[in-house]
Amino acid sequence: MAASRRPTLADVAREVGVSAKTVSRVLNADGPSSPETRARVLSAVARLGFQPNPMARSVRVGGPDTTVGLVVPDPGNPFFGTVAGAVEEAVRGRGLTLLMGSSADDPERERALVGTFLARRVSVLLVVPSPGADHAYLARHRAGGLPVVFLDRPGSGLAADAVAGTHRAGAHEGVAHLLAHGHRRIGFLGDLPVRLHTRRERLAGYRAALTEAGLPYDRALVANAHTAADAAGAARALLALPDPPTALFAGNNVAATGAVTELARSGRRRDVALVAFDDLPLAEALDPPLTAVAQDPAAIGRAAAETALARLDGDRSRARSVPVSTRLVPRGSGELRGPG
Amino acid sequence: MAASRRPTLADVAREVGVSAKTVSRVLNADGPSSPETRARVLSAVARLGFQPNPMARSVRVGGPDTTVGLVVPDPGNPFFGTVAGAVEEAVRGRGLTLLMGSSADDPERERALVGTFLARRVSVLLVVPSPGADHAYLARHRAGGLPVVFLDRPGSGLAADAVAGTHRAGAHEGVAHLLAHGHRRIGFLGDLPVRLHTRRERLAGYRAALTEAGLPYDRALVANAHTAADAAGAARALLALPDPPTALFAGNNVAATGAVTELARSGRRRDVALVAFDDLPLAEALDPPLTAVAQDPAAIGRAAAETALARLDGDRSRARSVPVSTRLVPRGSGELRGPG
DNA sequence: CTGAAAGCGCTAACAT
DNA sequence: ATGTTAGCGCTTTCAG
Repeated sequence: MAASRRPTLADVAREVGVSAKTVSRVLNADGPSSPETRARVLSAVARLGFQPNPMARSVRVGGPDTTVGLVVPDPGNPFFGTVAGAVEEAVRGRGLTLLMGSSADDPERERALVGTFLARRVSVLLVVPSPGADHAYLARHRAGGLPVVFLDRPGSGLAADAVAGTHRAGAHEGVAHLLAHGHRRIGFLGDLPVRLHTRRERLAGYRAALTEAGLPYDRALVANAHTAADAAGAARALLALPDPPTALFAGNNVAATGAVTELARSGRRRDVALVAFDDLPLAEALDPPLTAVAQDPAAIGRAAAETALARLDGDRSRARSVPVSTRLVPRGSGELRGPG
Repeated sequence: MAASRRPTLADVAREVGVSAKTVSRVLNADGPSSPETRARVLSAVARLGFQPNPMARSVRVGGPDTTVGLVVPDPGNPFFGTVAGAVEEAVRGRGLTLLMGSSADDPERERALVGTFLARRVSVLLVVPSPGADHAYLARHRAGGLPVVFLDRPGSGLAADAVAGTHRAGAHEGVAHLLAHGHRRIGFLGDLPVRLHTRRERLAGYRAALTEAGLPYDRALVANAHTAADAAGAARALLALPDPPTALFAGNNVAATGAVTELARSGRRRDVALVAFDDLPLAEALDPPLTAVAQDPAAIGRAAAETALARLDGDRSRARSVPVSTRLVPRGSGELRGPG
């Protein structure tokens, strides 16, 4: 049985005995059509199982395709996976399909993905910018009407909308929580590479909190890692310092996982306080329960999609930055005090 | 500044002073071309930043587009997020772009997404089947050469490739672990809806292990939930039974999160053993460390992509089922014994 | 080795 | 209210 060709507009037209254009008109509610032809067309469409080919349409119209391009560093990270899910959820109602690529935080991979998305004439482009990536090349596309929204981090070299968590304020609040509980030496466990925007901002929040408390910034208390295993090692190194920190601030969910694991491994020590940026599903179940500065990745994805769709609908206002608040969730791990 | 139109084949041709077809030939290594024209074309392509429009190509060729359709229940679940990342990683080398949609385990949403993907003429279709979905309608597409691969669960009504973890064997091994440590009343915490294939298979593994140990199957020991919060409640209910279980088997990462949370809440009781299907990043950091039947979502995504690509390359062998082994990771929580 | 013409499925522009 | 023609960007087909 040869697989019969997918029906086309012409097939439907032939079936009904009208022109292709008439079918097109009915399907796109473009121009008038008599109720009767309308009904016959729709019935034929249903009968044949006709589905318009969106790519042929896109080629002809010249306008954007019904797709949304999204670049994230790693879909396996629940933060970005949730962002992606929320974006898809938010655009599906508009009949848009999600194109997703992962950059692994590599600017060249990001660039290649964006290039692919542009070639595909995506309706909107959502990008979690890789460290070091320059986005000036997107200016013409943006000027040409392509909504570009940066997620989680601002883009570089391009005035475009950006939706991101309040990294600095959140870190500040988390570290202030530790300070309020008497800690004076607080380690910072950041992501890598060090120039990663989220790391820098969260580190800045950390430093600001220290400064406000009249404490010096000690570089020795800052360590970085990109995997949970490495973060555990980094936490271990910090705690092995001659004058070790009495508390740790983990700069993201991966660092938090590493830190929690390291503390658990070292005899489940409870003499080191911990606050994490990003909440973890098991935060409450940990011992001690993990205090976290929770982001809202679904809200970030939604806001980014909505911002982009508003642009698509003609919003020509200035590029804006949409902050998505964090929320400190005190559970105990931030209130520990060592014997010091 | 009006955004200049994206260059087309014709633009490149004009620039070089050859025909569009010649440019096409060079770019697709189709037919011969003199080294000289070749060089001039490539230089013009680079100069103009020409990128072929894959949709125009797809329309003309009639064949599949350079996209891969993937339907998952929830990209925010790290299991599926990791699967998606691995799929994208595996197909990017072939110049394929990932289209991803989330079904929320709703067969109608799944169907709509697949319909969209088919209309877009994806090169391959990867689907995590929703409970209750029927896939017979895909037969013609598969017969027409579209590789269809089911992920995590088998499809229904269609003989297609399937790549999935060894749910039954894994659950069997996990429950056997509990039995080996003397447990005779083991609760099962499953996903919802109850007809969910993964739940059924894992429950079957649980039952088989009980049977082998000469133990009866007690329905009262089975509870189900689809969110961590509900799973915590379900665990609570099981442990509140008149003759409560001394151990729990959590049927997936969400149930595991709920179970762990509930045990932590109940005074961090250590008298209930726990084994989880699916590993958790914090498993080692929990107290007690969580024993898990680890799946390998990245391997599942890779294998699915590779199977599909092999089909695309002409593999016409029978539909096969590719099992991806689980691995029991004993960490302690499965070896606990209560006072009983 | 290269080009001209036709056509993929669809719709804009102009008929009627 | 409907049909015709032309053409989107690309590739197939057939000539050179």
